[in-house]
Amino acid sequence: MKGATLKDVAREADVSIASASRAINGLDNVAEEVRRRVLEAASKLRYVPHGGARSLVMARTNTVGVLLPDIYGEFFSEIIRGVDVAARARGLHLLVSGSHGDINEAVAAVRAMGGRVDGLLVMSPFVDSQDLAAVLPLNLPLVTIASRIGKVEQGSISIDNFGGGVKAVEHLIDQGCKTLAHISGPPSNFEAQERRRGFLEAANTALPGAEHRLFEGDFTEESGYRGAKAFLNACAQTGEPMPEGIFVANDMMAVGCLLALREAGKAVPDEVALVGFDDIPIARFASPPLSTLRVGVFDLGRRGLELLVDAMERDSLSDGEDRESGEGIVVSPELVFRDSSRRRAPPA
Amino acid sequence: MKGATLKDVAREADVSIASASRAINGLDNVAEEVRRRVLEAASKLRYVPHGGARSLVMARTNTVGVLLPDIYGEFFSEIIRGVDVAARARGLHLLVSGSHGDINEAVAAVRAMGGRVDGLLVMSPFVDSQDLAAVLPLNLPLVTIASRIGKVEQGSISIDNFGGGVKAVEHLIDQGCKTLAHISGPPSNFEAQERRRGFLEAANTALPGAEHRLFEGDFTEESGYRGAKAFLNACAQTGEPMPEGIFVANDMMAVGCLLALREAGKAVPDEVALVGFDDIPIARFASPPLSTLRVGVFDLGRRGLELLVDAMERDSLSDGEDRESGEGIVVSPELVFRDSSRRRAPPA
DNA sequence: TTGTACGCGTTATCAT
DNA sequence: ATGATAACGCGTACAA
Repeated sequence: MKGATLKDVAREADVSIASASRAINGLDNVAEEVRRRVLEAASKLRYVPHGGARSLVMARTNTVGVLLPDIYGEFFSEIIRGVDVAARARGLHLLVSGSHGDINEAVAAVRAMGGRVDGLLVMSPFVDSQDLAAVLPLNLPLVTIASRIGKVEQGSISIDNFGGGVKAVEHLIDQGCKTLAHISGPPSNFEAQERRRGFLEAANTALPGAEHRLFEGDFTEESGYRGAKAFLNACAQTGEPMPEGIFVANDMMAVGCLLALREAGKAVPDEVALVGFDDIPIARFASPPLSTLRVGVFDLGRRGLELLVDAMERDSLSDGEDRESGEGIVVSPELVFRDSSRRRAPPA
Repeated sequence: MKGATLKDVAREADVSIASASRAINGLDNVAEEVRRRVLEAASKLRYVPHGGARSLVMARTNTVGVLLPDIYGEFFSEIIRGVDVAARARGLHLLVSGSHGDINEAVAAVRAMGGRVDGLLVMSPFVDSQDLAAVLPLNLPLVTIASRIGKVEQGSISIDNFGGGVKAVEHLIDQGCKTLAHISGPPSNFEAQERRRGFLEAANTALPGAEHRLFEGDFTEESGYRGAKAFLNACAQTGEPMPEGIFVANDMMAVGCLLALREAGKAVPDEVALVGFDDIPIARFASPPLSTLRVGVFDLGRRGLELLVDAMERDSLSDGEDRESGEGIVVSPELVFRDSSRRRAPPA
């Protein structure tokens, strides 16, 4: 019932374990006749090498660990795709795990990966993820994606969230919006905080002295819906008009926002213009199609893995020396101009 | 530079390797003082146990391998979510890999998982995936999702694709469609073939003697777009009217179809009614929202993993006996009635 | 309670 | 070309 081992194969082929190993690994110092017998025995016994044992003696796993908040959904799925494509090109396998936003789970996942991976690709966009750094095995090459986990990483790739927030505001102003609002992500997420900071700075610059309504969401469609409702209700009570432009911190929330606005009979973009963030696939199918800040999520994953591979090679070369902490790439989101913010009467 | 080992920890704490091991694994036969020193040394050295070595001696990895055609996209992503949720509830980790529709890659992935996982969850929806069975290590518990890979599996969960095709047709007929067409998935995918078979049987039954137009797509949005174009062009040439109802073999293609129809100025659903398959998240955001056959993709993953866990427990209990091949669950798709097929004048 | 020693499956070194 | 044999890092029976 236990799997066949190399020893079983060797016995079946009537050779030594050493020869069996050589034959199976395709070394050239083995007689053709022996190789034939070994391969035959191996397939007869359905032999599959034990990866654990192999990586033990070779000190190499050909596997990289990927730790994300979640391993599904449009956003993370796209990151994984980027990582997958790049990993495949290099013959690397993937051990992915989700932390579900819980530091303890993240720690558990990292420990479970110990000895099973040659490098770690981590995304932990939480303000308090410094704690993660404390438990990370410092001997493993580590690259972070959109995270702040201290100075332990050998490379990082992150998003200019602040700049994205600024761009969103500038675009809404361009489209003639005179009043602005923002639906933000959770306070525990530092990416969300950066977008909010960008919004506030740009909004205060463009519209000095004005008040900007804020709503705190949590990146879910439902919270976007609630956010729009909140603005709607506030306006109904105070009699103030709706904000002409809303910057929503991610596309999922923007979709919820769209739903609430439609229910309330508000015209988008003419009464209220909307800009999201991320450019997930759903954005172009929304009605109206959603203007958003494209992050190039696929590239985030792809380049993250490439950075990691660099770090891994550096690591195996410079044996024992202090490693320099690698480069930190920052990608700027790019505005995708669709109908949700295309106003009829932009200023001359 | 190499990671700290248990030996290092033991030396640092000035105890034997055995005591260090016991302390770290939380056994009770260890003095408090010793435990304290060991734990301190471990965290000082950033010790992380070597998973490979551990699984070698314990003959257990607490990890299950998941092999999917791809590990991203709305459909597979949702399967992974189901698997992830169920695995987490049982303290299992996931080693996921994508075969990219290539048998050789699937084989490579399975071999790479050898000795690293306690069980295998495989989805290989290709007509020729019997070949996969030949290389699968027969000692590992194996559960298949929507696959036909022979009789090696200890359990399987699959979709009643034929029945789904029938339901789609019946629904379109219900809505008063007098002519039908089908955009199918790739011929190499047996799920696609089953849906096509269901379509043909039901269509021939409901509309005896009628011709049904067919287009062969490949499950991508783009091929759905091409399919609609093909029907449009054919009608323009022959002067025949468009089919009143189209059953599209998956939602991604249906979305492409919708795009082409809109470009051509065809009204959906009144001129052409559409039914998709899968109910991916995007379906409800399409305009008009897409009628589709919901498969419960999340449950596919969740129940798949539960089946696998059962097989694994069975496996570790009945040591050496011939295992009975486990149950095969078949789930029936359920019609989700949205606007893309809601016609104004259904028959009395 | 603690330490010694063996074995897990594999590769690599060294004789032969 | 081939075969013993020593690692690799860890858990655990056994002895103390």
